[in-house]
Amino acid sequence: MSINVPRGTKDLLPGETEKWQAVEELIRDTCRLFQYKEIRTPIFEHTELFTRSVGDTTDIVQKEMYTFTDRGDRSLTLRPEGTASVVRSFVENKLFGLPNQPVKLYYMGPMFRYERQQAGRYRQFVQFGIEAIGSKDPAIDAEVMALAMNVYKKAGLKKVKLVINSLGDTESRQAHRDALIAHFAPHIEEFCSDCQNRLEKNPLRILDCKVDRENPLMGTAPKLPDYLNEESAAYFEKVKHYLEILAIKYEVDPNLVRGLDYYNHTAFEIMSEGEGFGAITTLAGGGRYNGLVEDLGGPDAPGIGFAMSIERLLLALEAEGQTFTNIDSLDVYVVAMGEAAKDKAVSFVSQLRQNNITAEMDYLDRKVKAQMKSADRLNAKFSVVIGDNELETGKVSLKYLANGSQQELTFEEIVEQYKEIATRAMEELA
RNA sequence: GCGGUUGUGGCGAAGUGGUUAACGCAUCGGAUUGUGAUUCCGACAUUCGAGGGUUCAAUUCCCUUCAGUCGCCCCA
Repeated sequence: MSINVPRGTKDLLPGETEKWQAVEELIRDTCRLFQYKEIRTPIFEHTELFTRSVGDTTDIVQKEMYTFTDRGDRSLTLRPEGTASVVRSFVENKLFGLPNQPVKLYYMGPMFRYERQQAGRYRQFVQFGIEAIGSKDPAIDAEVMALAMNVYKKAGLKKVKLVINSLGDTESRQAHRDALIAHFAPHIEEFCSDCQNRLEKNPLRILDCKVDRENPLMGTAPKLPDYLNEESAAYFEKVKHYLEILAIKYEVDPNLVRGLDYYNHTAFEIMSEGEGFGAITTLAGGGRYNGLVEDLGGPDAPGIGFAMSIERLLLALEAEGQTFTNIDSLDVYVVAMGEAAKDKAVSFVSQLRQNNITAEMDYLDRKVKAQMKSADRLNAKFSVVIGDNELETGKVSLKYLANGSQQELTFEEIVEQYKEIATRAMEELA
């Protein structure tokens, strides 16, 4: 019996990891441009952190957390998302005291949720996210969205759209919530069981239901925008204003609701419109969370952020037919014949590498023919065959595999002149 | 938690109630001995996810189970 990866997890193998590295590099570059600094927090936290911040009525907390008790009887949880940890760290390390405010942070790493796997959803997945804490300037809301859109654009994604909404402040949300309950309660029997459960817990979610989409009460339901108080409405207008200045296209969806309790005011999602992408289209989600820092024991620092899934970014790229082309190239493959030649090959390969020339050799004692085949398969630019003759004369023929041309050189000449030789060979081919 | 679908060698994939389970790729060996991508020849699954049942006989039929995959819910 062999052991497999746990459900919902996967190995990333060579061929795939190159893509990840390319995306990660692109993300770090973008964060540098926007002046967000990396923060690394633990993979697990006290369970209470998530129940308090994400909200204990949310699906994440109710049925998706990897929670365990450690040997010291502490309840710990593998992080299901990144914001809670960042805010915890912000408070614990008193980052609100830093001279530069707001504090702009980014993170990238695995998150864990116990869910059934499907396309674009895993139990361990990697999120990149940013948090800007310490400002309630609507311009920074726009900046946060701009950064996300920038990443997708640089990655080469064309079919993405930004959808925004305002959830309003606490007062607005409460007013809307009360109105929703009053609206649905008299006829709640007509709705699906999920919606019936949602009525008291989170009536906002009823609007998102796919089963009861056709129910006439949906169309006449109280709209969140109508319940925004003056201040919230003005804030939302400002956010849209700055998005326009940044020339970022967006759609307003008054039914957009996010699944975490800590959001207020700005909420947004970025979705893929690519064909054949599967059922899940959300690439990233985020929003404002004024009050969360305070809830976790810090000062009244407003914050906004988003998280995006690297897996989904890669999936979306694939759906759009975008590919990363960074083939690992091999400069020289060293073929050895016999024991003495092998000694030389080992040292020559090492010498090449020390001079920044990628080199490889055979470790299976294969015949010359098979070694040459390896060289070809590894996409080597050159091959070199070392045998008794070469050891005697100190000269080897360096073969350019693209056209088979060879030239006699000493080992030292190859190391010293490699760059020139390679460029000349390429020019001759062209 | 619920539902659809799939499970044959390293990978992809055909197939049938009954003597040796196609084929393609990859791998290995050979085609005058020290030079690759082509071509030719040869090798490569006591075995068809696992367990049980029906049958004279099962990889093919039935049951259970496990796993992958997709969808619902929800989300990244």
